[in-house]
Amino acid sequence: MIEAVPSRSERVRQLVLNTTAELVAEVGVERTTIDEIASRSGVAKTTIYRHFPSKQVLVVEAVHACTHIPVVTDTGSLRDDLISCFSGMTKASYEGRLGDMMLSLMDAAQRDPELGRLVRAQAEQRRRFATTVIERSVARGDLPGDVDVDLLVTLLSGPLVYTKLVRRQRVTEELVAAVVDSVLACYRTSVAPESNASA
Amino acid sequence: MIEAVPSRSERVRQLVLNTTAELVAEVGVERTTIDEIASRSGVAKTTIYRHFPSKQVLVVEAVHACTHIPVVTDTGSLRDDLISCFSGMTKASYEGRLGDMMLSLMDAAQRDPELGRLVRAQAEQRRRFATTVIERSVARGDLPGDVDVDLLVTLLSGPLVYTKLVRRQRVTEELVAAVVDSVLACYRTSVAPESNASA
DNA sequence: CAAGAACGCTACGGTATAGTAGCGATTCTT
DNA sequence: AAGAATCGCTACTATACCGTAGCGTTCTTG
Repeated sequence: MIEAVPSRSERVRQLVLNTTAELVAEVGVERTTIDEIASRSGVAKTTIYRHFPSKQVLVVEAVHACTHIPVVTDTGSLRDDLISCFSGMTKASYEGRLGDMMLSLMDAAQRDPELGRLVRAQAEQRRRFATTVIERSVARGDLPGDVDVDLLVTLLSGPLVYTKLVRRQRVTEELVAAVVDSVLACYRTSVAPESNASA
Repeated sequence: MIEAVPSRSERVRQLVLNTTAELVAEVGVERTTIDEIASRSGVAKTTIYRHFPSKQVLVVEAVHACTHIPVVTDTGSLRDDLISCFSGMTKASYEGRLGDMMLSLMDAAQRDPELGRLVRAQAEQRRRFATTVIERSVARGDLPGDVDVDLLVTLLSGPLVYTKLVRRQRVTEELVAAVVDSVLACYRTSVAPESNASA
């Protein structure tokens, strides 16, 4: 990091990307206009087009810049790792701008191939974090080897995404814990009902 | 049903509503235009405006016309009733046009109060069906009285909605059964691990 | 078959948006 | 400080869409 001070061009570029993300979060992809980005950011419309060839590219890059990569913990406890994993996702994905973008983004992704790739990649990436935690647990023997990992991830992710996107309620730490505990309950009892871990 | 033959006016009206729903399912609410509805349905744009005062009203009525009310069975088995309930919802809501509309609809509902009311009402209605089935089961004593019905409905609905909307995969009968069985497993064992019902 | 209702068509007005051209002003680099 | 890159501004083209007006045509109904 020798260059701590970004160039003017870079500052303008980031300002445009940030304003675009802000607008997409507020009014959605379709209703976001270059003119509004220009007037809100203070960057002239012509300058915006000097940085980005089209609105589509701009939106894709702005969304891409919003992506945060959560950290996968390894505490040795499946429950704690899952809660940590999904809480991290919640904070990163559902409480920031990305959460407000989600619906509009997934909708637009149906028609825009580039956005489609981006959204699918992010969704699969999120699944992979949970998958990693679960498979590690299987390797440790905390879960049976024949467990349907894909179904398990769906059982965990589904209620949280549903709460956020469909019910439009906050995904609290309590909800994450409740979902993880509920889902794990049935798998735990099916393999080791007597080893009730901690608590 | 004395009047089996609808009037010309009614035929045109239904044709317009149907074409509108078709278009909304294909390209979303925002990209659906009156001109396209006109050219695709063969109904003149001016005639469309003779039936509906604005695009907004037209879309709301078209979506409303797509709503189907599933039947709530009462077989005495919580598992079977839940599977029947969610399979019915799946067929009605997620396989027809409504499924393709959902994302765009929920997105548009954030900005359109009328659509917002409609979407929220439908979502809550769907939850109520599952709630009814579960509360009946609680009354029978198949589930503990202190069960968190709201959480339970979320645990059941979430994975199905998530599979459809986010993963964009078909919600099969097998998935519905797997989700119901998985979720019920933990609640069953927490109250009566020895009474493994049928099967 | 006549009268009225409903429809189709063409042509608008008004607005919003994507994207571009040209030029002067500003800022960075050397 | 001079040159070069970048930016802001105004103006513009082209398109797409909502919603309406007017008029001739078709369908329904008595």
